[in-house]
Amino acid sequence: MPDHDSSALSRQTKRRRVDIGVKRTAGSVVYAQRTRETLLFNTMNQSHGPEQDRDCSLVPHSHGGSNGDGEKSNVLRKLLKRANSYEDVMMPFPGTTIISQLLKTNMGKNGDSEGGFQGSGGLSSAGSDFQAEDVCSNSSRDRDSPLALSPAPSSPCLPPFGRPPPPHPSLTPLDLERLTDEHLRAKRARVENIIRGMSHSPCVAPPALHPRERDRDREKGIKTGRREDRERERDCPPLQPPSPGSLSRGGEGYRESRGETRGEVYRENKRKQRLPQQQQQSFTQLVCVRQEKRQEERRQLKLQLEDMQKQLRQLQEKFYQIYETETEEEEEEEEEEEERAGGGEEDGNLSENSHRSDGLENTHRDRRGDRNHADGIYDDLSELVDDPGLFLDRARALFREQALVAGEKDEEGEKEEGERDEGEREGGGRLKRDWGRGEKGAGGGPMRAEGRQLAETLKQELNSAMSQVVDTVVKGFNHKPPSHHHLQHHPSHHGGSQNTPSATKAPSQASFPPFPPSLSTDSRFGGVSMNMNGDSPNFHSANQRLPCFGDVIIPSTLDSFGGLSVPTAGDQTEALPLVVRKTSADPHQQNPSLPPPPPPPHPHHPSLHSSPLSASLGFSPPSFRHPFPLPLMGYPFQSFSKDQRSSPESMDLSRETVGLRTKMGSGGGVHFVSHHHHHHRQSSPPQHGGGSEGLSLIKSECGDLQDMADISPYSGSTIQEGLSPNHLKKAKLMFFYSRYPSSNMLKTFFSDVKFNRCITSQLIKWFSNFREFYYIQMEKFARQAINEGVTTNEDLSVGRESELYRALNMHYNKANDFEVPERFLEVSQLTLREFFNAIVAGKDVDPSWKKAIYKVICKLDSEVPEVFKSPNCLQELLNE
DNA sequence: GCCTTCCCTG
DNA sequence: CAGGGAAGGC
Repeated sequence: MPDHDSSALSRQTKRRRVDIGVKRTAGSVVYAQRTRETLLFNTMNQSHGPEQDRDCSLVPHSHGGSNGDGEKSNVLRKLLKRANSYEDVMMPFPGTTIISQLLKTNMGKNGDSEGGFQGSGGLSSAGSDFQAEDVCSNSSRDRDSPLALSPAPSSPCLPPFGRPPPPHPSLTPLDLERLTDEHLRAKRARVENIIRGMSHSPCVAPPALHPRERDRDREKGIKTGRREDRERERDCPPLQPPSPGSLSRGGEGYRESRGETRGEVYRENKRKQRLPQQQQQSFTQLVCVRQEKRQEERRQLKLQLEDMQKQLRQLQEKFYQIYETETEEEEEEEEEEEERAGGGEEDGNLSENSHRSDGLENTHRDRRGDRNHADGIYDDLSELVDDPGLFLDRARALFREQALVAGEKDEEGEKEEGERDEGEREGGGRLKRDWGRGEKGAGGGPMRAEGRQLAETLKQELNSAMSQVVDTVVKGFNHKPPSHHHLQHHPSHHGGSQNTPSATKAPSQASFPPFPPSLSTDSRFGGVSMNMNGDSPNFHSANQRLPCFGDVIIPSTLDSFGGLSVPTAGDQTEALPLVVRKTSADPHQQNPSLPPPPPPPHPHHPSLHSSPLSASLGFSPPSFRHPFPLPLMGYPFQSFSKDQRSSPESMDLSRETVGLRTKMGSGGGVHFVSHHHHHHRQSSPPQHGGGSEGLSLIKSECGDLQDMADISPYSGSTIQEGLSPNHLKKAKLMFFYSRYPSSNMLKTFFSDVKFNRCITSQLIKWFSNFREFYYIQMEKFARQAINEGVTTNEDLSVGRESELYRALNMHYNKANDFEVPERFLEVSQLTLREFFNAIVAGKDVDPSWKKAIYKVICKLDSEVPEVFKSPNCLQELLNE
C-alpha cells in the first residue's frame, strides 16, 4: 500500500527534521559523555595524570635519556603534587592516611627548619623528595638518570622505597663531589626556599628543639648531605638503609651531574606555582583555603600537631637524657645522629601507622558513629589537647616496663637479645631499630635501643592518636548527610560559615559539610576546580568518601563557594522540583498517602531563609517565591501558600493532591498575575452546559482575574490549587464520555480546582494526550485490520473483548474499577472504522487526513454524568 | 493569540 | 506515560 508508505514517509520527513536534531543531540551527548570521561580521567589522574601514566607505562619501553615531554609532565605532576601537599601526596599511597601525610609533611618541615636543608647524598639518584612526590615518577626519574637503562620493566610504578637505590653514575667525576661549602649552602638555601614555598602551613613554627643541629650542619659538609637524604626520606622512607659511603659520595656526584636539571625543575616548580596566581591558589593552597574557617581549622590542627610533635620530641629528649646518664660512653653527636636516624625511621613508622591507623580510625569512627559530629570533633580536639599528658603517662609506664624487662635480661647477661625480644614484642619499631643497628652497628647501647623503642612506641601512639583525631576532624568536614545532595544547601551553609570564621566554631560547623555538586563546581571553576579536585570523580560519585580524599575536596569546593557564594539560577542545571511538597506546617498536607515532608536540612540555620535563593531552592517556606521566571505552561505544583486553603472542604480535596500545583499559584501570584490578562476563559463557547455553576462559574466569569483570586483570601475557600492524580484519573474516566471537553466543561467538572490558565491548559493537555493515545490506537488497529485483510469496516467491531478496547481500557481505566460506558465502545468502533475507511481510501496521504476523523469523533461526545461533577466523584464512581 | 496535534524526551 | 516544544490552524 503506497499510501501507508507515503504516510509513513511524510511522518518520517517530519521526523527526519527532528531526527537530525536527535542525532545532533546524541552526538552532543556522546561528546558530553566523552568530555565528562575526559574530565573524569583527567581529574582522576590529576596527580598521576595521563602524562604520568604514560610515564609509568612507557618508561620501560622508551629509552630516551631525558625525555623532554616526560620530564615536563613529570615536573607538572610534581608541581601538582607538591602544590597539593598534604592531600595529593596521599594519592600514590592509597593506604596512607591523612595523618601520616600530615605528619610527614610537618615533620619534613620541622626537620627542615630543624636541621636546615641538608646537603645531598641521595639515597636514590634523584633524591627522596622526588620519591615522596610520586611513585610512578620515580621510573621516569630513573629514565632521566644516566643509568636509567635498567628500568624495572615489570613494575614501572614500583614504589621507590621498595626498590634498591639506583647505582650512581660512574661517569660522574669525583671532583664534583667536593663541593665548596658555599655552593652547598647556596643549593641548600635554594631548595629550602622552594620547599618553604611549597609548604602551605604558615603556622608550622620551626621547632626550637635541637638548635645545635643547625650549627652542626654547617660544620659537617657531608653529613648534611646525609641529613638531607634523611629529610627526604621522611617523606618517603626507604626500607633499606642507604650505605653511608655511597650516599655521600656518589649521591653528591650524581646530584652535581644533574644538579642543573634539578635546579631547573625546582625553578620551574616555583615558576609554575606562581604564574597563574588565581588558579595557583586553588592549585597550591588546597590546604590553606580561602575560607577562614577552614584555615582556622587547619591551623589549629597543625598547631596541635606541632604541639604533639614538640611533646614527642621533648619526650624523646627526656628519654635520651635518661639514657645518656646511664650510657655515658655515647657521644653527643652520635646520639644526635641516632636520634635523627630515629626521626628518619619515624617516617617508616608513620607509613606503617598510617596503614594501621585505618583500622584505628574505623574503630574510632564506629565508636563515635552515633555521636553528633560537632561533639565528636570537639571531644577529639579536647582529646588531642589532652593527648600529650596521656602520652607522657603511657611513656612512663612503658619505660618502667621496659626497664624492668631490661633489668631482668640484664641479670641474665643477655641484654641485647632481651632488647630484641622486647622489640619484637613491641612489634612496631623492629625495622627501625634494625636499621638503627645496621647504621650504627652494634655500637648502640641496649638502653639506647630501648629508648628508641620507647620513643618509637610513643611515636606510634602519637601517630595513631593524631591520625584518629585528624581523620575524624576531616571526616567531620567531609561528612555529607546522604539526603543533602543539592547545591542549595551549601550556599546557606557557606553564608553561615562565612560569618563564623572562628576556629572555635569549627566543630559545630563540621556537621554541615559543604559539598557542592561537582557540576556546579566544575562548571563554575572549570579547570581550576578540576585540577583542584584531583579525585573529584571519586568524590562526587560517592558521597561518602575516604576522609583523606575528602580533605582534598572540601577546600576546593569551598573555595568555589567562597568565590561565588550564591550560585545563579543558571547553575541549577536540573529543573527545580515542580512538585514541591508542602511543609509540615501545612495542615492540609497531612496526607497519609504521602511521605512526610522532609525536614529542612538546616533547620537552625538562620541564614537559610534569609537568602532568597535558599528559600527558592529549598523547602517551600511559606513565602515561597520563584526568583527566576518559570514557564507559564508548566504543570502545576503545590507549593502555594497554605493560608489560602482553610476550609474543611478544601482540606478534603487537598488530600488528593499529591504534587500538582500551578506554578502561577506558587509563583506567588503577587508579582505574577497582573501580566496575564489577555486570556479570557469565557471565549470558549460552552459545549456542554454544566449543571453546577457555583464557584467555578464565578471563577470562569472572573476569567483572568482568577489569578488575582488566587491570592485573594476569599477565593481559596473551597478550591484546590492543583491538579491531583485523582483529577487525572477522573479526567481519564471522563474521556470515556467526552473526548473533546471544552474548557468550560472542564471547569464545571473540576469545580474543586481553582482554575487558572495553567490548570486549564493542563487539563486540556491531558485530554489532548488522551486523544492522542486514543487515535494512535485507532490508527494502529485500523492498519492492523487492513494488513490482516479486512476489507469492509463492517468486520470491524469493538467489543469488550477486543484488543482495542483492552488497550484503551488499560490506558484510561487501568485499575478497571470503572465500568466503561457502552457509548464509548460505539464511539471507538466508529473511530476505528473511520480510520479504516480513511486509510483504505488512501486519505492518509494527506498530512491532515485525521482531522476529518476528528471532526466526526468530536461530535460523538456524550454527556458526562453528573456524578463527575462531584469532587468525590471518584469515590462514588468506584464504589459503584 | 489560543488551541490542537505531532513529535520527542525522560 | 506525562509533559514540553514546535508548528499549524482558526
